[in-house]
Amino acid sequence: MSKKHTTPSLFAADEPPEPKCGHAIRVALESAADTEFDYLVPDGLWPIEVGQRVEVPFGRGNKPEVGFCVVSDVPGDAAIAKDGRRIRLKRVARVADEEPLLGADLMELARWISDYYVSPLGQVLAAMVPGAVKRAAGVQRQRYVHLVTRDAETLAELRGGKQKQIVDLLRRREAFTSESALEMDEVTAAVDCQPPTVKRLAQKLIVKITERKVLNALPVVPESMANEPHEVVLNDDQRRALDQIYHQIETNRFGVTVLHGVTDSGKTELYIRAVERVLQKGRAAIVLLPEIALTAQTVQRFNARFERIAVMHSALSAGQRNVQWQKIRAGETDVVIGARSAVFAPLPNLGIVVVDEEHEPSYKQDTVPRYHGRDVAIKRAQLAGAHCILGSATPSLESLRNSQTRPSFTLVRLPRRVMDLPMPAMKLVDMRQRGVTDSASDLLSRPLTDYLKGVLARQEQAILLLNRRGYSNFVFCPSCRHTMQCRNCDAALTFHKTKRPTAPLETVTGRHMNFGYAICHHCQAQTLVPRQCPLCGKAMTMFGLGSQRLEEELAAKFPEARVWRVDSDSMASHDYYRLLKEFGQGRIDILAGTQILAKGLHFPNVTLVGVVSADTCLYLPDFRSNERTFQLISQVAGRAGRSEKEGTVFVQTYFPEQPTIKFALGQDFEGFVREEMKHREICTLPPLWRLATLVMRDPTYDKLEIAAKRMRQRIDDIVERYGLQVKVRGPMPAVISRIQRFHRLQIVVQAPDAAIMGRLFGSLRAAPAIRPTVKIAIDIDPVNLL
DNA sequence: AGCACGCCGACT
DNA sequence: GTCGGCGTGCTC
Repeated sequence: MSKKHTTPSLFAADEPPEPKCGHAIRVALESAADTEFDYLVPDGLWPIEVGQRVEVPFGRGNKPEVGFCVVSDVPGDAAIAKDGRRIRLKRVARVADEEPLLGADLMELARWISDYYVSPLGQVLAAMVPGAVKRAAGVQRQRYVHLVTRDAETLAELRGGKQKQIVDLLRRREAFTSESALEMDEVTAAVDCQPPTVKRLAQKLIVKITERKVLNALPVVPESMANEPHEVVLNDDQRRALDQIYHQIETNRFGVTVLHGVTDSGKTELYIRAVERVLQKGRAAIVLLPEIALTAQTVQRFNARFERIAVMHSALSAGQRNVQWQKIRAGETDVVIGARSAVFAPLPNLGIVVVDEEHEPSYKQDTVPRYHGRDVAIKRAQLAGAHCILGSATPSLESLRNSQTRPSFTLVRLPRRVMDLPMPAMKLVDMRQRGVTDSASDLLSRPLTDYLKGVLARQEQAILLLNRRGYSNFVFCPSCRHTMQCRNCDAALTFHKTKRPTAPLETVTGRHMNFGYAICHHCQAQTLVPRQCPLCGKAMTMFGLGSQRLEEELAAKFPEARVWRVDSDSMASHDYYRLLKEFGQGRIDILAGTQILAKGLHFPNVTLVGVVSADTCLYLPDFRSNERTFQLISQVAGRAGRSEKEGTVFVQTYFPEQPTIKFALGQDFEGFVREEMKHREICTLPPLWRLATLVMRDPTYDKLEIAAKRMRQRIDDIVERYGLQVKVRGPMPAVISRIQRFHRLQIVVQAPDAAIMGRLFGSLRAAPAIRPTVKIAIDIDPVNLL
């Protein structure tokens, strides 16, 4: 393009005239290049504001790319290349949005995320706006018709046909301007004709057809749950906590309240009152929930209390999401409730951000930009001068530490349940004891089974939690201990009992099991399971069979009971919703499943919670495994005894001596934190130090190893040059050392604070690319080391 | 991140 | 000779 436009050509007359460009803008492209590019703006397109998207020609082929304007009106008409050459700027092809999608506040937040999480600005901006909004999902062109001539002579020529009827209709309905125009569909239906008939009238200049863009989607009306809004009287603890929060809100300045409230201590009511107070001051609120809690009761309660509310979660259709977002930006809502990405809701005048279940690892995004929703929430509140509430029954060690060391953080406790109900009784079952189960393959111990019998007899309900990872369904040979591995990934295959495969099968030889398939959870490859061990020829068995086996055991032991199984974290939310409703109405006796059941559900008739295997998290090679285990047991225990009926929790474990299990059984959060903090301090781990990982991957191991060693060398150089206080480990094989034929090596970096970590990665980012080129994923503040 | 360009080895 | 695989560097 550049040559063609600068050199006079014989065919110049055929080319469009060069538009005048009095201004230039800086653009961050959505497609990952970690550099911003400048473009000239044809005067006809000027002005272009920061936050608007544009389409620009990019690269040698001038491929059209979409990007955000990040600086409006940069001086000059050329960029300077690395070697000092002047590069003539290309022109913006088109403006993609009439209005900026992001305001100055969110642009500033995007810059912070891009720096802090070492992610290209364009990708950050792209992630801040829902795809549905960018695609204009649900936007339809609606045609409208109105009368433009009332000249009697022209109209008389029409006589009595359809055209006359249309004109009569428009006259009767006084559709004389584009504002009072009738919808095309309405006109054609009333007169029983087709749009071309109306078009003929338009050609005669009797009517005019106008187009308007309308956004159509089903309204987001959640099904009503059983609990009606009722007047809630606060107890003393709640009142004290609320006073503290009100006081913070009154300052109109940034501050964070870490709200540590045991399950059922009434945190949600405090969120609601804090939000009400903020609305009274004319400011707006964002409430973040972990995705899975969004379909449940908390959303209902907010819905019942607030009029101008928008809900953003994964179950919405694209059109619905667009509608919600447009409503937010137009200022038609002042409360947004949603999952992680709702932290980017374009609310003007934000006054509070609430993060419920603040400790949840699902707040961390696992694709670029790898941001933590809770931490971005804090940052957004800070930029907006807003208050932030981080609520949890088991606050993260990060938040506890912040509340001890940062002046802007305050810790507030709700130590008791709202109705002053007793905490459930915790019972430990040592699974190592002989005869603790009827047969060796049983998952349920005798004490748990016996108690469950009583629960069912009293027509109460039970929740059984199975930790998927531990009771995974490995296919293995009991004699030589060979487990079936994925041929593409370094991971054990798990067995799934289905008649038909859901993906193309990997080829196998020999006789195989005909009632299920082995599936790799990393690459989804499915394989037939051989009857005989390929190494020693003995019969293979399926270890565990997870929730399916639990279901079978329940069916055998309690044939009368109505059992429901929930075994996917990604269960379609309408199914999950229906399930909760059925359970709430008492049409299910036992709910059995994975972590999904540990989340904030409130069912008064649940008197038993069984943790089938408490310690399986502990085997995971992650420094947070203790914290996860404690959280899981506490959260699930909170599901029991939420009424005058007393609750009991059975925790089955093979490690009754393990400190975390003991603290969890004793419901001693402070004790657990004290012990765990000691360990974190000794190992210079979060929250005392900061952590970051670099995972490098490539199909060729040798190449990967060279690149990883060079990366390590470069990090060491930077550390030495700036005298940074940093610890570096690796390259070492990542916990999953091979995924989909990619070998993975990991470098772990520890630094005493975020500023030092920032300097290291800032320098790394500015340095030239590592050769040979391999894929590199940087994760700042990772939630796990897998 | 994607894509063109060019260097080098393996064939007709 | 030429085809094409992969490594390198550029994109305003």
